[in-house]
Amino acid sequence: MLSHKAKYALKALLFLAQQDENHISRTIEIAEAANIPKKFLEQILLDLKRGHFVGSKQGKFGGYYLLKSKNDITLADIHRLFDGAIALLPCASLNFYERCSDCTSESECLLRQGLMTIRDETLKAMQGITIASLVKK
Amino acid sequence: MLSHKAKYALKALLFLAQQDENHISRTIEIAEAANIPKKFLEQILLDLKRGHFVGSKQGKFGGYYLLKSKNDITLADIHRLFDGAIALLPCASLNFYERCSDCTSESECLLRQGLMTIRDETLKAMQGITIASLVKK
DNA sequence: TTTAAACTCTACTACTTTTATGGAATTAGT
DNA sequence: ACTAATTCCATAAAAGTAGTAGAGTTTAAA
Repeated sequence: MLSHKAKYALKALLFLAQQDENHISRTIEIAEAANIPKKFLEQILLDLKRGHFVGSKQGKFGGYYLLKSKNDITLADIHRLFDGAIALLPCASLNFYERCSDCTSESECLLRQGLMTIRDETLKAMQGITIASLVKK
Repeated sequence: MLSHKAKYALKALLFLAQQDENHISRTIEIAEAANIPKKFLEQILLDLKRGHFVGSKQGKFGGYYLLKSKNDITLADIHRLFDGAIALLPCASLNFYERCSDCTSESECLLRQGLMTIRDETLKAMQGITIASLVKK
């Protein structure tokens, strides 16, 4: 399941993607339109900024705007930024690989191989869903 | 990501699946073989019992055994039992449907449709992985 | 240079989930 | 009946998540 942060991030990105080119949206606008607690959204937008998905303009008349193209932001990206690994266990993850502490022999693990298969399929599906593809509907 | 409970449950089921027919395994045996904290495993086995995946015999010389066939226990089943919905949001879930509290109109939600696609693909992949298929490797 | 409007950062609280523990109930054998 | 071995159950401790609060920084305009 997605965390609230990831869900809110997606909703915020969808909102930004629907604005005119070069338009800057204030946090409060996004929060109200997408029904997200404003102070919580502030943190999320900062995370998105640090992830280089959105840009910001500070000060009066400041706000946020999409930095990457709608087509280049995928569900997989947002999942990784807020919820981490897409694989079901860290030992089966590409970007967040970590050895299981309870694992005695990774090569003999009966689980790992199956979970890598799942990861590949899930990842492919998630990379197919972009902000642009979601807006189009 | 899977919770530790789900991971341990899978490891315990794999252990049970590798025992002789009619063999009863004590918690401590499973815990040591699969490197799982024993007291934690007790809870997990109870959950598996309540889910009718394993059966138990109480008292001295008691223990656990597989109740369902190896072929009828899928990754999807275990995920649902311990970690709940397979969908990324409750509003896109088949078995754990719940309306998002921040949702103003589910039918107009741009996210939901995409997440249902992901759910279908993930579910299909997870249902293809059974305890039997994992043991075979 | 002052003010207002906005983003940025840090810390805190409440809540939920995860993990761990202690003890009660059950069973088999003597 | 007693004892030892084992499952079963309720609750406590720890960790993570969701959301809040407030002060600090930046910018534009008057």
